[in-house]
Amino acid sequence: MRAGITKERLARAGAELADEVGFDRVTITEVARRFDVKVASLYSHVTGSDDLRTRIALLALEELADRGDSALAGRSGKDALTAMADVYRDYAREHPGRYAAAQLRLDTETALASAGPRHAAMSRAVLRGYDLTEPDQTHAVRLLGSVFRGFVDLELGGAFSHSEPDSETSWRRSLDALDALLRSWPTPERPRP
Amino acid sequence: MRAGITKERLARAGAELADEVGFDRVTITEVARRFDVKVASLYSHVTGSDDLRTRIALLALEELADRGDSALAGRSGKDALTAMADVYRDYAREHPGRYAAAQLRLDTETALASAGPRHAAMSRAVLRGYDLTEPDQTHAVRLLGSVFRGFVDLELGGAFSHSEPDSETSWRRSLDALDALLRSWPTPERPRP
DNA sequence: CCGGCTTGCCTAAGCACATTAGGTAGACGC
DNA sequence: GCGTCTACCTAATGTGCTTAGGCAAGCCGG
Repeated sequence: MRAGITKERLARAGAELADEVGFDRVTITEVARRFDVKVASLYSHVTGSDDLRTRIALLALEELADRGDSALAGRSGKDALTAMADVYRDYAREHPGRYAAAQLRLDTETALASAGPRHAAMSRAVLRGYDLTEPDQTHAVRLLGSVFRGFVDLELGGAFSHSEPDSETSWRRSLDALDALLRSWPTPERPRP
Repeated sequence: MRAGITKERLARAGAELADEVGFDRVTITEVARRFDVKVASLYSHVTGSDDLRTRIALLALEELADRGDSALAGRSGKDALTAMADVYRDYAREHPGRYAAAQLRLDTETALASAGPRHAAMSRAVLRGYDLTEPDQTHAVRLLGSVFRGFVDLELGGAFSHSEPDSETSWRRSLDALDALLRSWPTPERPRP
């Protein structure tokens, strides 16, 4: 009676566990328990707990990129901006463990083979709705990424939950502000009128 | 021959360890080794490894707030904005482990007794140089915090290190952009001309 | 249908860290 | 100098990670 374990099923189970108890508390032992299998058996499928965590991260990055692709389809400008922003925020709220996993630091090779580059491409797609050329586009990609990442982290960490106004409003207003900023992106030498 | 251990010395040693090996690899066992003391002995000073991690986080939050206070003294407007932003970024680069510790999720009571509120006050001090009233000021505080936090995390995570232009330039340009944004903060109903 | 081979899952064992219970001796108050 | 407190100890337990080596389930060729 073999359990039919695969790397993919391990990653999925790990992702579910992460959402339940937090990514940093994902243990290979608990995953084994959920498959009703001894811990050592998992070592035929993953090389160790680092490998498992990496696979969860890759899974999360893919899921996020897939959601992003759907959300961006047929949208542009501010519509696209908020759609992509909400993809990250909603995913983090639905799947905090996977979202945390998506932030795992990957080595260069793994990162390049991951869905990471798809995320960068998504940002650039959003920015096509604005009038930016290189290198400003890259700066804007990074700023956008920073806001999304930072806001979601802080909100999830409860940083905004102990004071008015509610974080939902701050999120909408921040996106308004970003949209305005991108429409009149300042150049250092000759600021726009 | 007593080692003269105190909670404060433990937190400092833990912080140094965090900077060397990463906050998530801080172990109470290694701290004990560094004091040349048995692990169990530390339990007279901290209640457990969670307690130790929390104390490291509190230490980092204080150090950051202290740096912020100095940096902000006598500055206003964009000068204050960049000074505060650089405090976070420089601290994270000098002390990655402590910076990671500063992001540890604290329970409400601990958070309120920490230097956390000083950070919020610092943001508001920076914003005094701009023409914002509540609730926009709070939205701006959150947006600023999101950018700082997000950019620093991404940069430290290597997200910007595999492509041109260098992240230093993006940082400066992002601060320029934030400054411009704060000077003409958009209101949702009646956007400024 | 059966013997062999692959391999998925097993037992066993070793190591690191966290934590608790209970002992001993150093430092300080009197 | 005597007693007390407490800083530090030894011992033991539990959890998780990892490797080495065994067994048998299930596919494959005959």
